[in-house]
Amino acid sequence: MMTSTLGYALLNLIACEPQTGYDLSRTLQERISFFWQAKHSQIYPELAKLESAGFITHEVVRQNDKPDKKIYTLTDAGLAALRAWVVAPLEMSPARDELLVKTAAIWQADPAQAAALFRDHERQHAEQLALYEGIRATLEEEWERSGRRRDLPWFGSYLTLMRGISYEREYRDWCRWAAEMVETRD
Amino acid sequence: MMTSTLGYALLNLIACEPQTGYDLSRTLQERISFFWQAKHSQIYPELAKLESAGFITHEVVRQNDKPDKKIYTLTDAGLAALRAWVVAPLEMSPARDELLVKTAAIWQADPAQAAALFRDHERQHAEQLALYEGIRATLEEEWERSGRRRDLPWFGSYLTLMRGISYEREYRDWCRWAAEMVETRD
DNA sequence: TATACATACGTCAAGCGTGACATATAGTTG
DNA sequence: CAACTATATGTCACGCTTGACGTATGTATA
Repeated sequence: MMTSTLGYALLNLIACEPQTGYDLSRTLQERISFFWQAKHSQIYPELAKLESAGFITHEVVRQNDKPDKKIYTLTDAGLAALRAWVVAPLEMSPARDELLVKTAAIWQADPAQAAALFRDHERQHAEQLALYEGIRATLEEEWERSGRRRDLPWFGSYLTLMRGISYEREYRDWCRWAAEMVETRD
Repeated sequence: MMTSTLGYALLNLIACEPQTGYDLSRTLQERISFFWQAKHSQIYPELAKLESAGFITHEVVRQNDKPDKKIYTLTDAGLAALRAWVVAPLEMSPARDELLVKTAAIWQADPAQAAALFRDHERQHAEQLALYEGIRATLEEEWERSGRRRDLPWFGSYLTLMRGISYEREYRDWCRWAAEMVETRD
């Protein structure tokens, strides 16, 4: 009966636009999916749960050139559940990051190898940042066109994207600093 | 046979100082434990795994005023495993954060309630930041006293702490901005 | 004396998440 | 014709993580 975070993530995506499990799985596997990810093997069972909870319904659509598909839509109960969850108070979720576990143990490493590790992640986060910056222009255009309304899906996407940009920039800068720290000789 | 991230985190803590499962569980539950957490129910079995893999050994110490305890120490194999893992290349670990899932759905929320949510998290992250800033002074003193050496545990702690500070500052600022975005009327 | 707390160690069930496996349709490429 | 790719939906085993439960010692508090 209890709906998971993934469940609510799916409800929101379906609220944005009715779609199939396949569509959802592509969205939640792309690097564009900023702060939650899932494989199709988790999504299909979750959709079944949401449906049996009465939060979504589906309609089978036959296609000529491709296999049949199930398009899911929110029910009134699903929309109500989403709206209640979205503003419910929440504790800070503690961050988990393997690179930072390695960093804690970096005093055991050869300096050159340690620097290479941080440089590699500096590059990875710079690439992710560039990707996000690319989306930003498109999203801001759409924002203007929709009259800057805050009750449309783009608004949530925009706030989330800006956090992604801010997060990646901060991470990249720290990696650069960390690389310098291990490289520098006194 | 495969050692998990938690396993390596434990190896590093034991490399810093031989200690008991109870000690480790307190470290990994405190908010000071920046980027990985674990309960004792996960730590005790993991220590058993590490021991059967030959990475650690323990010595039972009897205490008069408290129950007996097992003090774990790294073996040569454990140290070698830790050193190999620490510099092994690693993919960016995708971030997971429930607040950002809510943010994606924030277009469904009442603006005042949404603002309260962001203000609340702005406060939570500001508090965490203040906590980290407090530790910073102590750690930097110890750094000076140890001659700024990069082959001692404090170095890993220092790099990790600085990332914690940077992360919390960035998060706090974004929360403030998000609150302003939902509060502002055009 | 009873209760609570800190220390210290452990197990177990249930949920979450990943990777592998499985099936089927239809188009593209060698 | 065979192999591969994209679409589309699902299951299953395994490992990670949490919360609850369980045991025991010794001290402090009511």
